[in-house]
Amino acid sequence: MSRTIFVTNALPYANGPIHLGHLVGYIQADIWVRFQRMQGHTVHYVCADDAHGTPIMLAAEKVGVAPEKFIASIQDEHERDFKGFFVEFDNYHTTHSAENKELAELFYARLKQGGHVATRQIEQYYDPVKRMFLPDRYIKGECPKCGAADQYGDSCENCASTYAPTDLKNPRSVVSGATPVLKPSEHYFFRLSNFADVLQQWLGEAQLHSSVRNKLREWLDAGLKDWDISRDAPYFGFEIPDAPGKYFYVWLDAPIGYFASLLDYCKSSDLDFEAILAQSEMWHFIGKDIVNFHGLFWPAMLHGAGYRTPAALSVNGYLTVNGAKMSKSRGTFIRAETYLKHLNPEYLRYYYAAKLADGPEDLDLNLDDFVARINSDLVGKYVNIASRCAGFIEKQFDGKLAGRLHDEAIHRRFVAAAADIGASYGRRDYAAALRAVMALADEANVAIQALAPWAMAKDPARREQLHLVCTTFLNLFRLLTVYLKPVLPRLAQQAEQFLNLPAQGWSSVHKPLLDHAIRPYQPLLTRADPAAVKAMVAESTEDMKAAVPAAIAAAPSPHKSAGSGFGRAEGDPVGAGARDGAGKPSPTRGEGEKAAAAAGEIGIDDFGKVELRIARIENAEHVEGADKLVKLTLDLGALGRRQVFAGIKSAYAPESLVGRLTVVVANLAPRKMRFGVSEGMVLAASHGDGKPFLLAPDSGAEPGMRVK
RNA sequence: GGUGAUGUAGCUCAGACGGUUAGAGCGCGGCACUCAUAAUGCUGAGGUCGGCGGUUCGAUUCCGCCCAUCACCA
Repeated sequence: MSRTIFVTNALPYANGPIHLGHLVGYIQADIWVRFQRMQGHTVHYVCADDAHGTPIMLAAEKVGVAPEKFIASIQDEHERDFKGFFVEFDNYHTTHSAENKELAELFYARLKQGGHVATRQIEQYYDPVKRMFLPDRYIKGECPKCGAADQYGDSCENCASTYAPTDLKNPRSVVSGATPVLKPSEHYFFRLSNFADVLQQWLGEAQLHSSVRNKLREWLDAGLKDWDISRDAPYFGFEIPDAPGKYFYVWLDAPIGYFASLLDYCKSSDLDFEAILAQSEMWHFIGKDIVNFHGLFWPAMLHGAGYRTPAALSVNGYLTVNGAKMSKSRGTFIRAETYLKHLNPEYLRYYYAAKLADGPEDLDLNLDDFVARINSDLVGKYVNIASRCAGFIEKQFDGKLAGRLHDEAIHRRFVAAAADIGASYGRRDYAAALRAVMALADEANVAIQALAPWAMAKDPARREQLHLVCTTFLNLFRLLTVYLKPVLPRLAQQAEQFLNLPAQGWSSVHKPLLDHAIRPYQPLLTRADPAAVKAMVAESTEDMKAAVPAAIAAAPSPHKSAGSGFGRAEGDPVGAGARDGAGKPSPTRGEGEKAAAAAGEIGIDDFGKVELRIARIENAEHVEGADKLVKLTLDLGALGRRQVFAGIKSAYAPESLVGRLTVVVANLAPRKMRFGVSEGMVLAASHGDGKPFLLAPDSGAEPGMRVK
């Protein structure tokens, strides 16, 4: 039975660039959408920028542009980045749109009419200088429990206690530095408790991971409080009808943005908006940080406004890189844009998919494992099957497949696997799906090995058999291509081209390709290069350095870096600062430094950019064909091993170098040389044209130590 | 602080409703092969299943406590 599914991804907050953490959820949803379409289902897949709220208002102001202009440029970047990773929405919109305004007002009107909106006077901190009310995280002070300085208004990073901003000692405004004063204001509240029964029922019906359901139930059982949905001017958002100076809180109109994007899409595609909402299953792909909004507020709002509630929430965890939170100083806070400069987007899609199951667990991007996995699974196993057989078909059989298979049973088994693999994709257990696909790829390679087509090729009597065997394995390759297609859309398309096939669907697999002309084989995928990964990390690290001055100026630093989708609303004023520095030329330097630069001197900061480390020469060998070079394998302690080419052959025999300590420039960009990649530079003294003298530290120094 | 999740070979992960020798891929050692983008195959080594207690004939699997990591507390 054909389904109609309305799929959304969490809306990225329009105050900063897309990074690899965001991409977990987008790639996850995109794979699911592609899979469902391959099954013949109808999917409407939309997203939008989340463009409202205090952080955006202030960020735009800081850059000196109107917020409308600010969010437009960010949206362009977001759309570009998603396309770069083949995340293909049917529509990408913004919450700051006519459609969203119309829908937000409609929701509000219906909720109000239903008696679900209340007003109440509350007292809040107000910045008397900036003349605005302050969200919790724009107030800092000393923690009321442990006394730690410089803590946000909602919780303490030192003792992890939570409190109200009014509990802070010596509070000050992050915006102006002024001491905030308490000021009353009338706020609008959504009476969430009216929906306790609705939510209980929804919890029982919706498709949710058990841990998500438990969490929601826990919140529900604890009792529902009214939700504050208004903010006072100045605020970048939609003004509440008949309430001058009052605006919808960003989190009210953000999920409505799903509808707005769909509406915008329907207008341009001649689709019936209300019909889709009434008939389709609604699936939200979100990060685990926003479960509360999608599992409590949003279903209640939907019900109160007369719409169907979501059929499912698919919740993903955070991304860690090399086992730790993404870190700018370690170069693991990697933007989508930076990644794309160095690596193939399908590598990342595959790696994420290989580690994604349906639960909200964190996913670790281990960069060494990443390279190994891609090269082994995709290049060594999958693509290799085509590569091993294509040459024979092309050269000996004029590019035409045989009229039958040498072994129909193996083909049947590969076809039969479609059911299980499909079921795994369907329940978003991509890790299981890809394990199954790779087990088949292994099986194919074993079978090729056993049959040894290269031996057949040498025996004219076995020519016919060679033809059948290669035909069989190219058919198996084609099946695997279909199974990998949701994850690797471009690679699959290239494989379809090679096999001379139209776009394959899930049901394409049943009939084998026989008496079929294929095209000449061209390498479908190249190996992931560890040097490219290093270069990407290096560039991400540099980004951070450039960003530091602006980030400091912008006050609060990122608190949650690896979340996916939606901003922290009133949360971190993140992004703005980092973005300024990273995306644009470095700020002008101080006068003193300029003068020094003119005299050929450098400041301590400039010297600090050079990362000198102690290295132990583990191995040294002659380089075939090089006059001056010696190839060194260096041990940098905790920093691992490096391969470095050093021009010291004239003074040192390789074997005399093994075991000694020296000094290496550890953060020199990797450089490709004729003989391989050099990942650093060892230091030596010389008169330019004379023999070099390698530097050595005093005894006691250990590999990895910083030199400064 | 409370709650929850996670912790299985060097790495990334499966799995076990408690029960014979705990699995895979990668990495590493050996061997084979040479069709393939040095890609493949066979084989070997490698784990007291985070720690301590308890229940049980028997626990890595259940219970309690502890440790570590991560998250949530709207």
